[in-house]
Amino acid sequence: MYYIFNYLRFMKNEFLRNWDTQLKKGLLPLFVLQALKKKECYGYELIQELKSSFGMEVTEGTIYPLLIRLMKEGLLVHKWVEQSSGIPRKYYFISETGEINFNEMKKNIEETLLKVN
Amino acid sequence: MYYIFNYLRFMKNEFLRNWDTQLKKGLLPLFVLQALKKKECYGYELIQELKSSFGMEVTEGTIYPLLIRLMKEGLLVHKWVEQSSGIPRKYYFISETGEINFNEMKKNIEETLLKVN
DNA sequence: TATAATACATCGTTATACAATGTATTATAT
DNA sequence: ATATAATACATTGTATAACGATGTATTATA
Repeated sequence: MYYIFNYLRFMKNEFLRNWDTQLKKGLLPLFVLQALKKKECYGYELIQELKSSFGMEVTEGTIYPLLIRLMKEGLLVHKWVEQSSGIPRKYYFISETGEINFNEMKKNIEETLLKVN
Repeated sequence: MYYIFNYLRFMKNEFLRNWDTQLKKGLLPLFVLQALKKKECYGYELIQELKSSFGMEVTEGTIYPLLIRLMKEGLLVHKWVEQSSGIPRKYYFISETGEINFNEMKKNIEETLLKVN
């Protein structure tokens, strides 16, 4: 019975789940840039960072294509870093173009959100 | 020369234009509900309302499918209103389900946006 | 010795904004 | 008078991007 309550508590209806996904399309690039501005990350690490810092749950099928896209657009740069053991890590950094775009995005979203009430 | 400056001033790069579109996918249902909460509208009117109240430019190919979707989900109801002249207008109203979902969405986005800085 | 966690990546599906197009009526400008 | 714009509805095809599923490889844990 406890489980059912717990399930219902966190369950969203079809509409809200879908809305969350669509909203993410807009907010995700912003949060990725913000996270990388604070601290360079590799992809797998970024997934955890987005969860802990922004409560945003993202899968690998989302994050890797996004990082590749942001690279292509020139907002990020990367550097492979060999590990003493295990798979090498691909670290991402925000570029100057990335910073400029981030500021523009932030300004944009702040203006927009003033209109919600 | 003046025109060029003016053009550049308002021009966004490919990435930002695209981002705006994606962000809209998330914010649009929220703004539509908010607009209809304030005042019932017909589709064509809503397009103008979104522009003037939220600075959000939306085409008919966006708004009509969206309204149909929100109807299907039970967030809106509609009523045809004959005009003394011209095409009848399809007025949309927010339902109780719509109000509940709107509040949930608002709460969600406010929490999320606190994390941008 | 199997399973989970770490770390990279790709592919097919799905949702949704948008341009283009269509129909019909009324107002306005030439 | 007549073309054009504005009003008002709607649909269709295309593009973008999140997500689930799947794949490879390494290391840690049960």
